Amino acid sequence: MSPTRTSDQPPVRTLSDLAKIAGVSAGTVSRALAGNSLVNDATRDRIVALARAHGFRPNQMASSLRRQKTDVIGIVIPLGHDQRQQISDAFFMTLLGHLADALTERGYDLMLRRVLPDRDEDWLDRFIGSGMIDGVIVIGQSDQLERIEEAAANFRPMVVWGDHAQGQQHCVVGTDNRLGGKLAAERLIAGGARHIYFLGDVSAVEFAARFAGATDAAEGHGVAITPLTNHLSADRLEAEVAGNLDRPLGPGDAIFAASDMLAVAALARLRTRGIDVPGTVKVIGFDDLPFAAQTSPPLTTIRQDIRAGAFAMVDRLMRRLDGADAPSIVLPPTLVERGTA
Amino acid sequence: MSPTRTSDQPPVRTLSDLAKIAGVSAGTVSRALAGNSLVNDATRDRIVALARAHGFRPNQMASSLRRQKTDVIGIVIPLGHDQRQQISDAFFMTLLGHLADALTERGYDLMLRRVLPDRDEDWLDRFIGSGMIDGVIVIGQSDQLERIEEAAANFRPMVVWGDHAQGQQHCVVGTDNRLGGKLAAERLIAGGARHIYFLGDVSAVEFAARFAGATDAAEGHGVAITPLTNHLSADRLEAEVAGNLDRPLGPGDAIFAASDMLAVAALARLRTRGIDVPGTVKVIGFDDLPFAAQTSPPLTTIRQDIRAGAFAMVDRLMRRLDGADAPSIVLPPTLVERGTA
DNA sequence: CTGAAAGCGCTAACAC
DNA sequence: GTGTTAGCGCTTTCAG
Repeated sequence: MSPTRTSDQPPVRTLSDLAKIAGVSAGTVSRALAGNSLVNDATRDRIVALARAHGFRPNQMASSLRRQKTDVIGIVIPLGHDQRQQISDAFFMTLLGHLADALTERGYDLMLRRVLPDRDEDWLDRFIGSGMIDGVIVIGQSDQLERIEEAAANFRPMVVWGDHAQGQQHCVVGTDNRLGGKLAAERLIAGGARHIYFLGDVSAVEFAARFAGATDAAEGHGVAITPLTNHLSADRLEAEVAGNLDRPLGPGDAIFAASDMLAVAALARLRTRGIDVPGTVKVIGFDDLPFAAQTSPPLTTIRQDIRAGAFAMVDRLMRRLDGADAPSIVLPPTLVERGTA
Repeated sequence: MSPTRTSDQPPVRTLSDLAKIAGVSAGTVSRALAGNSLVNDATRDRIVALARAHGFRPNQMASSLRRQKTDVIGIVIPLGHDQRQQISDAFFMTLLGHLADALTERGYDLMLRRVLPDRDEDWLDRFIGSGMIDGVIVIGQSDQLERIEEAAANFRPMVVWGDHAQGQQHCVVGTDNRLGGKLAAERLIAGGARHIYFLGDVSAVEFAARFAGATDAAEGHGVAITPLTNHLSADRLEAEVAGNLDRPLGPGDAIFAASDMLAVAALARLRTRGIDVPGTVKVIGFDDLPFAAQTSPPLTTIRQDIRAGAFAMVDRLMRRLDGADAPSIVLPPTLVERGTA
């Protein structure tokens, strides 16, 4: 009892094929299958049954073209500040998973596109103008703020995950990174830190904000802070962290990693070097990804509510698709106290 | 110098709008923009420049409809055997990331769809028949083998990640799970295990094969093996693992987790209970996800080469799109010896 | 080398 | 309630 074509009859590929078989017009079949307007119950049932029997499914491209609506949301991940960062970055992937959940719930499909803005400066407008998507979600601002602002000026149904800056026009959902950075530094300082090493790539706006927040706190307490550039590409991450932490480290030194991935790599490196965490050096991460609770010691970190963020993005996007105005939203980060700081 | 419309001239939305401005026909614009056939170099350059100046981009829906080709590959993740499993499952997400890399390289976009087969038995044919995609990649067979086989009979450009069984018709790329299970059990047995606890949901074919392989090895050595059902949904995982490991555990007992996620949760639970790993109880995982090297002790696990798998899937899909025949491929798992077994 | 014309498969007025 | 008609925006013969 398969829902597909039961035998090798003349294949039914179009609405009018079906219409012919059913002895009605294509318009009626269209209406019947849409369940939409006032079609005679009997004819509708007959048509629907026929469609099932022949495994017929209306062509979405034709439908989209005609309706000027695709029911697809584009998801784009610009890999600008770090070409080699994997799209498989754990944070983005987690966010994507929740976006998929939220959009599926609303009846939208997802069109995923990975772009290298350095090689294609038209990346965003090209996607928007393609006609393939009703709206777009940008995951991460990378170093593409200008281009995003420009696009937002001409295209409403766009929501961006990232940092909210003064005067920024595009609709952004994200964590208060500056506050998060402050919370992290304060936690380390309360634990006795006199020198904080910040692990992360400050050329990405979100990371820059985290560093700025940490700097605020450090300066307020007369604590030194040093940025150590670390990229996120899987292949270089470990070596870079090792290199950056290959310095005399003792009591009073602490590490603020801009992401949990980085923090975990730092933990591994410190263990290798025989430096006790949190006894000698304290470590704090950022994100609170699922594995953060499972490291040893379990990672103290700044939590971003990824699921709430994803749902907020979709909510705003839907409102913008309806022509309403949906403002940016900044989510509060929270300190998750575990075993490393 | 933005590539978008420079001012508020009458907007250029269609090929013929641009044709009018350029003083040529729509056909010529189409050819010029496609860079395709023999268009006068001068006219082509003029048209391309005009298109840039007006921020014109051809509508992909119309193009797809006309060409009967979308340049989009559908990626579908059936969540059958575990409704609450997140799409954010770390393994699937990693695979997805690599698929995105491979497909982008070939000029394809990805259409992502998450489905609950239990609620929609037509999930696969519906996607295939939608006309939105040129081919489809199914990530994970879940408990949907029959439906996948059925669909494969009528639709060539489909590749599935999963387990390869005798007589299976659809093109599948995956790891030799049975061998992987065997390797895992043998490693534990060589370490002195007399009783292996298998953590995982045997109703998914891939996990069942891992269990079968482990059982082969255990029986061959006169070692006991007990399956402990654990789902993969993020919310239940921890509690279930805790419950399942809440039994007397001592020397001679060992744990084979069907995924690294499960293994890490087991590690955390054993630590909580004060059971030394690998001193008292040995633990081995499956997958070798990026974080596996970073746990403490670092996780011994069975490695699946996810990147190679993703590229193999895309390779086979491309061949099938070209009408060629691309057979299934079974990738060899490898034991990664680290600190837990 | 370029223009004209015919659709791709569907939907939505507008008739009846 | 249902049929008819006119496109959605693009590509591609077929002429010239």
